[in-house]
Amino acid sequence: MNVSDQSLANQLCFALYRASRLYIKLYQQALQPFALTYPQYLVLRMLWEADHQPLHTLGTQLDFGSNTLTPLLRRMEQRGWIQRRPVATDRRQLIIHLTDQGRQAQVPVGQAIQQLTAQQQLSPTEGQLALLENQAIIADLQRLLAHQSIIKEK
Amino acid sequence: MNVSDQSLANQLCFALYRASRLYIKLYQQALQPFALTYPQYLVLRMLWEADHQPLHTLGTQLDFGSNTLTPLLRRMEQRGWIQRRPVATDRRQLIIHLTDQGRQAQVPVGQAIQQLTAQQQLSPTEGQLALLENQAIIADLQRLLAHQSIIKEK
DNA sequence: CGCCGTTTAATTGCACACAATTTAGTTCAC
DNA sequence: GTGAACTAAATTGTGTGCAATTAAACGGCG
Repeated sequence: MNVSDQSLANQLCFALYRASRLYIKLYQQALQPFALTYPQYLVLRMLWEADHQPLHTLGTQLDFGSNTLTPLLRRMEQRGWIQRRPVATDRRQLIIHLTDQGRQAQVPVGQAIQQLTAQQQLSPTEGQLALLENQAIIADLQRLLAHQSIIKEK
Repeated sequence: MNVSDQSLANQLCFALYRASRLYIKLYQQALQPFALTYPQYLVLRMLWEADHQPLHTLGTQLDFGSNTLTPLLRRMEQRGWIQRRPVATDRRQLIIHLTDQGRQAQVPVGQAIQQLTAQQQLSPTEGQLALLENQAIIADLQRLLAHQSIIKEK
């Protein structure tokens, strides 16, 4: 980005921040009847895609550290969505399994989300474009942050 | 958005969530020497633009409620960035003023941000496009959420 | 004047996020 | 084999975000 464009970066960062919070607020409306939060829904989606994943893998996919996942997964276990089971061969690891309740929630939760997101007036074309743009931003930021942490090592 | 595109909404929401967190992480690197957080920086920016604003007005511009701003502003006052002063004519209100420290931070903080954001490889054109797309999403979500809260009133 | 609805700030309680540290377990070089 | 380097999860502490509630004060109306 050009040096003269601090203002653009500021606007972009703030727009992403607001858009993210608003989108999550919309999702929370759909998730509230299930007593799920948005990060918890993300974990469920990962597990619906592929069950029996280690905590670490979930963290990699969602960009969460163990300090975020540990209490989040504990709450999800308490509420019966998942089970946290240790591994015999490596006692450091923890494998996350869906419970029956967790598996069965897939359809109704999906429908609740559908019902709200279908009301968006944003065209699929524009949505696609925004997705691509934002993925480019993510890639750029990841590169930059990785680079920064190398500098920090010194 | 089309009914068949739940997956697009899911991807978009997640991309916004990740991009926002990454961008904020980048900003925090610049803000860390000043012991400022990103939301605190946003408040400072509003006040650099126009000083002596009521808490409520700041909340409107940043999309924060008083339950977020109250503790945030208290911390900022403790650290000497701002002052919270009651109004003689209306004791419910609270006007936020910059301190000298808060005013003088504008240039060095801006430079620190500049130094990091200048390293983005994202082209200004793409940044502009992403900004427009995301602003369209914000507008769409605000419309939808406002509509939902009307339904909720019933 | 006095009451009531409204507005606004503060409070409470819960759930993230994340930096930094600690604890426990594994692996690899020698 | 064993000790250092590494890895994974948990812990600690701070700072948001936000729903829901409470408290305070204004303002209009009878």
